[in-house]
Amino acid sequence: MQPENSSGMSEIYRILTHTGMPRANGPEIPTFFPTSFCASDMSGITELPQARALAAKNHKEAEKRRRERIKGHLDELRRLLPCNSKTDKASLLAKVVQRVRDLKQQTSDIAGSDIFPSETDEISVFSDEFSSDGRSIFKASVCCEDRSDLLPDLIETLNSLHLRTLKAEMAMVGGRVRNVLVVAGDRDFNGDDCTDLLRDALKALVERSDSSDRCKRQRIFDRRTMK
Amino acid sequence: MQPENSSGMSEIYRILTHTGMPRANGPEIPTFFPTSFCASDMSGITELPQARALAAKNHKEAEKRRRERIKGHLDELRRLLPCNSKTDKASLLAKVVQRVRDLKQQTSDIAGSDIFPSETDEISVFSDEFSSDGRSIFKASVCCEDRSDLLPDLIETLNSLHLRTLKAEMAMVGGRVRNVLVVAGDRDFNGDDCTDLLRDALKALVERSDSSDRCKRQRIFDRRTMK
DNA sequence: GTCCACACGTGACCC
DNA sequence: TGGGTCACGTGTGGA
Repeated sequence: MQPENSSGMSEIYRILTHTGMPRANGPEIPTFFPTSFCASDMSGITELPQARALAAKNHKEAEKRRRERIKGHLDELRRLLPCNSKTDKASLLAKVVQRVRDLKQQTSDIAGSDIFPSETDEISVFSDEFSSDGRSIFKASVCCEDRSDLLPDLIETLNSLHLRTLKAEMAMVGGRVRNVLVVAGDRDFNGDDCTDLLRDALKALVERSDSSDRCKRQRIFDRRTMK
Repeated sequence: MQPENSSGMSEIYRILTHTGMPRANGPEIPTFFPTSFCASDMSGITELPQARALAAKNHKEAEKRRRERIKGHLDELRRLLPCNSKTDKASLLAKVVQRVRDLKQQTSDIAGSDIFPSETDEISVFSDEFSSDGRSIFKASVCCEDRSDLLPDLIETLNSLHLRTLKAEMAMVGGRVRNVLVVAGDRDFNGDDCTDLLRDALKALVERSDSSDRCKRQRIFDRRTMK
């Protein structure tokens, strides 16, 4: 059976070992090709054609199978992640690393089920990218002091980024609030870019939580309303 | 700078192109090495040593960098997943595939939880009564058509019953909304009575979802605000 | 025509 | 040993 391949420097090796004739367009051979090379000792290698060639053949085929196994997994990852078939191997693996990181973070978030606000301000955004219809899905968590116009501000922020809210979860404790959002971006969004945009917007939102609202917060949240 | 490598069939190429001497333990050369090869036409390749060798050098180094990039990501994955450093590349990638699959399933489970609104209106209220400080805790779920003043109405309803919101979860899909609330009543509340009160109040709230708001809903929820 | 990414065959090394 | 993985340098084809 003729192997499909004919690439690589191995070609010259095939020529040297199997054929008596160099290729028409064979690899370039320098003019200072050493005569000592041609004349060098060849003893002990004359028996190679049989066993040695068979071993090489097995080796070659095993290596090919190995490559195919690896490639199969990579293709599967390519299919699992939202990326076209033309992303190169390194970038694909980078995405995979990021994805595993995100999901690891996500599960630990869920395990801690820390919907309830922490003492410190926190913002986290990551993309799920697992929407069945190709839209980008993001999960965002914002924890900060509460204030009367936080929710309207948040809504406006999402609107300005053309993000639709699929799910919102919020918890208030002692004047602090945590919002956990699941939002969907446009079909053609770049997930990574949008993640950064959203993170920055939310950061700005939290930093806007200023003086003017302090006194109202107590009244509003400890007694009557969460508006 | 001396490249660290000396493996591969390329070695023979380096010998042929750069040195006048074959390696001591060079690759085996068959005794039937064709004389026609040594004597074959070398014209047109005598100019290779300069430019060609440089190109080959660049190529070699670029390829090395590429390999290192890929290897870096793989090492990172090896660190991220629970597996020792000695698992082979293919197995590692298999683990990664499985991991991503699992986490994907997990997230879709979460997304598929019944927080999302159903087609029919639903109200359910029950008391948890498990508060550590003796307060009554209620869990309430309201599913109905969305409208612009649903949330303010809901807040007012809770206030009128002297209920504090501890946690609120909401999801919107196609003009319908589900709110899941965890609320705390006063210390001396009768849990059962309050459950009924709350249920009735929420029922009234949903039934108030009337004509006057139909057109606004689309505008409000698909675009601007959920207030 | 230079860069980039890939598949290939091979030597080294490990059970 | 024989079967396995790995890193290497190279040919090749696409931007």
